[in-house]
Amino acid sequence: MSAIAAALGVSAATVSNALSGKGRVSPELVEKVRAKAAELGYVPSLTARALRTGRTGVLGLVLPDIANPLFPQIAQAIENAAANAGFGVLIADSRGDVGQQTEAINRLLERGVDGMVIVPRRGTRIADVGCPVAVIDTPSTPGNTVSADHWDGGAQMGRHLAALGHRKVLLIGTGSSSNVQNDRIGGLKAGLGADVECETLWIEKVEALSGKGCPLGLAAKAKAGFTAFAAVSDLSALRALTELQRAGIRVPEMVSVTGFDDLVWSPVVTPALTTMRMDMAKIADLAVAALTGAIEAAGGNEPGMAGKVASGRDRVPMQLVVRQSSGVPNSHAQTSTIKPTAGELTR
Amino acid sequence: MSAIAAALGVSAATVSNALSGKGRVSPELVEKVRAKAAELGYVPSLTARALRTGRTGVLGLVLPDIANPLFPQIAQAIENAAANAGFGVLIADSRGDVGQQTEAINRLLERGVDGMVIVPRRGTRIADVGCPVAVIDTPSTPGNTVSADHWDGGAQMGRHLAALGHRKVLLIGTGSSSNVQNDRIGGLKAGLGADVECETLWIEKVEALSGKGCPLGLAAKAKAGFTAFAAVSDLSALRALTELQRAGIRVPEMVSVTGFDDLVWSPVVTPALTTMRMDMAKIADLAVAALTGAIEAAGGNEPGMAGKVASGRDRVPMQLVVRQSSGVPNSHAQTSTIKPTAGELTR
DNA sequence: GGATCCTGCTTAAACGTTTAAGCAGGATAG
DNA sequence: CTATCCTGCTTAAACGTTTAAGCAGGATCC
Repeated sequence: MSAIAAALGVSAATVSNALSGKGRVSPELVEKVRAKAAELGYVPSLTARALRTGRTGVLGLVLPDIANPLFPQIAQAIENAAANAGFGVLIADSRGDVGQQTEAINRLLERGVDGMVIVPRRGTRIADVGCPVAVIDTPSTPGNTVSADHWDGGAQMGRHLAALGHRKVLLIGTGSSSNVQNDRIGGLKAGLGADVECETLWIEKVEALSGKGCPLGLAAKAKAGFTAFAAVSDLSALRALTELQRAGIRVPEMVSVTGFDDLVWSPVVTPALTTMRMDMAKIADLAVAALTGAIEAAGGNEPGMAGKVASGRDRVPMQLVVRQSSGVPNSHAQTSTIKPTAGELTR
Repeated sequence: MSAIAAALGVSAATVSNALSGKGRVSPELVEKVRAKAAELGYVPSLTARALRTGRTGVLGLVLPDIANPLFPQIAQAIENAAANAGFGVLIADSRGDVGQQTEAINRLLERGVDGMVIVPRRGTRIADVGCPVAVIDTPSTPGNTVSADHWDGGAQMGRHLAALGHRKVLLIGTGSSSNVQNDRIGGLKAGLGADVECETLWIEKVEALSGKGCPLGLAAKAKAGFTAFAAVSDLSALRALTELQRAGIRVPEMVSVTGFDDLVWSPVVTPALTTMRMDMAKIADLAVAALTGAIEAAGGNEPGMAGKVASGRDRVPMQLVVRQSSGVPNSHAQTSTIKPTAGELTR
């Protein structure tokens, strides 16, 4: 910057003002400064700026478990939203316990992030950290800032299955400690309505008995009259699908299988998975917008007024993606080939 | 920091020296400074330090496509390795074309990262950027710094299938432009040996004809005598597995299906997928070690000697994970239930 | 025609570290 | 007893910005 100033015979402060458009600088000089800056390939030092202003222009992203298959979607959406808002994204993995989570948060704090978006570990609550925080969990969680409307997503899926004629459906979740999963299950039950018989299977419970990756006994459930298996995540849905297929039960002719999240492989398995998609881009935009708002309001260095972030619209609707794995129950007569998808039916 | 200095009646410089152990400070004073620092809850400003030293303590992570299901493993491993080395990790998604990739790199550069690890887009080469770079691709790629030994992984898998008695195997890849996939395929062919008949199926090619997510015609292949389907990624393997199962072909009794990468869901599908695992932790450690080495050597601000990083051990072995989806071909007689995994056979 | 205001710039301080250079006093050496 | 060295500290500058305050000169006003 001083090089530009010297080359133009003005002071560094003027260059700064010219580039930022803040002080009083004549239009012609602004133009000259711009030109010189471009000519010299000037790149402002964000470090110096951060030191002076107390803002690093970096957002932290805290994830419960980076290995989570949903993570790519989240990270991508947040990174994109942050980049658009002029922020960088520092990641922190709170793999393991809650202690790791607070430690990860502290690491980010030391690095001077301006704010952070946190996807909390199942069932944990975020204490008041020293900077603006956006929490992505589920609307029913107290500290939540923004998230998909998991309950309504469940309800949509429930209505879809009920409309197809299912009257006995098995709800499949990983563990009952997750707010997100509980909301989805609640929504499913509501959407299915009172006429439909429901049972919930928690994978963690059966694995506690029979070991990790054990069969879930779904074939027996199908024999017992269940015609739909509504998993609360695509991962579980995939598990159910392959287990059923393996047992010779045809999907969707005999039973339906549905998931949640629309993970990468969901469209390419056979039959392609009917699932519920979150609008991650919108969620990320809202989260980042809430953060930038709070950062703006908080002003530079003041450690006061740091708390959580409130947001108007905290729930964004989920979208039902109907593919091949859901259909009318016990339509045995069908040909053995599945109708081609003909694009994707989405509604 | 000046608060500590004032409280102890010494100068700020001395405090700095005491804490960093650099200058000449009496042991007792060091102790007192430490105590006071802890008492006051002193947290050094990494920003100021960065400004002074020219080192931000941040590494950039550039990924070809964050939505890639392998990404979580990579990100987690790098984040962990970086955290251990005292670095933060700034992510950048080079979603889309090569232009986005260089743009992402530039964003990181502006933020002053000390170095970056790049997982390049398929078939792109990384130009000389202005900081140390570690490239994770495949050993056969020129600029590669460290990566899994994909070729040898393929060879191991090939030997596994050959040993089981397969004599006609279909190799399944996504597209031929990926160095990684080509290496894996090459290794597979070598491992299978000259006695085994091979054919390679590129998914992108058949999708170009029949549309995204179309069936791959694997049942026909099975009829034609192929007894093993060796996919070059778990995603493709899953696609093959479900397509075959759907067509009533039993895995592994009739045909075997194998994958690569050991993605999260690979152990929980039925039958659990035999696959090839990378030692991401080690790869990340080596990559980060190479970077820190280069950063060390480059010294603070000098923009000279910035180029790529060389590493001694640039290939880390892959590990065969034998699960249920591979077996002796055409063992029709079997009971219809699969033997339980009995832990995981790994070798 | 003098007081006042506006314009366009400059000066200088500040952000929180690191680090080279300096300096006083005591120990050591010749 | 003087010259030299070592020890333990201090002083001061520097990193590259931002921004409050100041200041000269011209325009505006009454």
